[in-house]
Amino acid sequence: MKKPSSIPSNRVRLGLCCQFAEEPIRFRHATAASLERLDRTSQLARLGEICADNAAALHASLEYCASHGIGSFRILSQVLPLRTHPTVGYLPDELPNAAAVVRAFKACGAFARKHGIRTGLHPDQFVVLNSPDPLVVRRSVADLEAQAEIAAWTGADTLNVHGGGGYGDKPKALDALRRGLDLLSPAVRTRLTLENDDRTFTPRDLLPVCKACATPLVYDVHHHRVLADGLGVAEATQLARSTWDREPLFHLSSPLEGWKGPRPERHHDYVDPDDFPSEWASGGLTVEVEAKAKELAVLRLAKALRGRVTLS
DNA sequence: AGCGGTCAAGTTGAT
DNA sequence: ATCAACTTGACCGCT
Repeated sequence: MKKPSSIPSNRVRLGLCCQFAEEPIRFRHATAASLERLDRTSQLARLGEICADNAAALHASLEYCASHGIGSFRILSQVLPLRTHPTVGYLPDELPNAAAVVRAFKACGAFARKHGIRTGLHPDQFVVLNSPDPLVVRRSVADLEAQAEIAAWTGADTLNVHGGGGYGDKPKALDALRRGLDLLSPAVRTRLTLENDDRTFTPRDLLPVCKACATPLVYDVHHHRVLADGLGVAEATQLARSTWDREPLFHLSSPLEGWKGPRPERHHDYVDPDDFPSEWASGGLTVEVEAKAKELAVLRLAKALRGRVTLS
């Protein structure tokens, strides 16, 4: 397997998140309510079609990245829709076209490997490993295990989650997070990363957990600028880098209405090149671009950084 | 064919 | 107390 770290170490690999603004590549979904009106056989037939279409859309996404110099793609966490839903959830093997679906996802992995495109997943906000509710933790673990299966097919090397809730006592909540990490299988554990958020857990909060549990920190500089912790960007960058045994993955976005606006945590359509930390210019990084204009934002940022930063 | 309400799930903080 | 925000529009029933 071609490791992400095999690109020259001074390069920045920009990443696209999940979907496209203009390029006509679309991922499909289904609602549980509409599926529940069907018998099980029909449910699985419909889900199987959507999964196959999504595998094709993922391949198209990777082709787009390869042909536009985008070095990384975040796979939609719902690429197998409703996979762990309590009533309409399913195992891939239950799909009537299971073999074709798995084959198609593995082909995505082969394509990504061949073209040196790094992939990852970002399970959604409902994955909370430190919840005081054991049922929430159990569902979170199940979700991560399902995501790890997709990661294994596609070669994705990150399953990135936030620290979870603070519950009014952050040290206690961080202890709960450590215990949550212990519940995960090796398939999840080897890919799991923790990301600082803009509400509760800063890099300074998470770094001790990352160190103690050998879990990389996905440093989101936008969140850090919204929720500061006394660490500078240079310092946080250095500390986050030290948690990685492979090419680090960081997140970048710009505020919708400026840093002085009422809600600086909201994402702009594009990234202001001035928000790209100078400390990142030396490269050896994957930088996922979280911007509503999607591929247009990645391409615009790449253009703006040309000359200042070596891009993959 | 087009419109608009709704969509599995958790947590936080602004209104 | 409600609701938007978070990686984000897409689905689906109705007319």
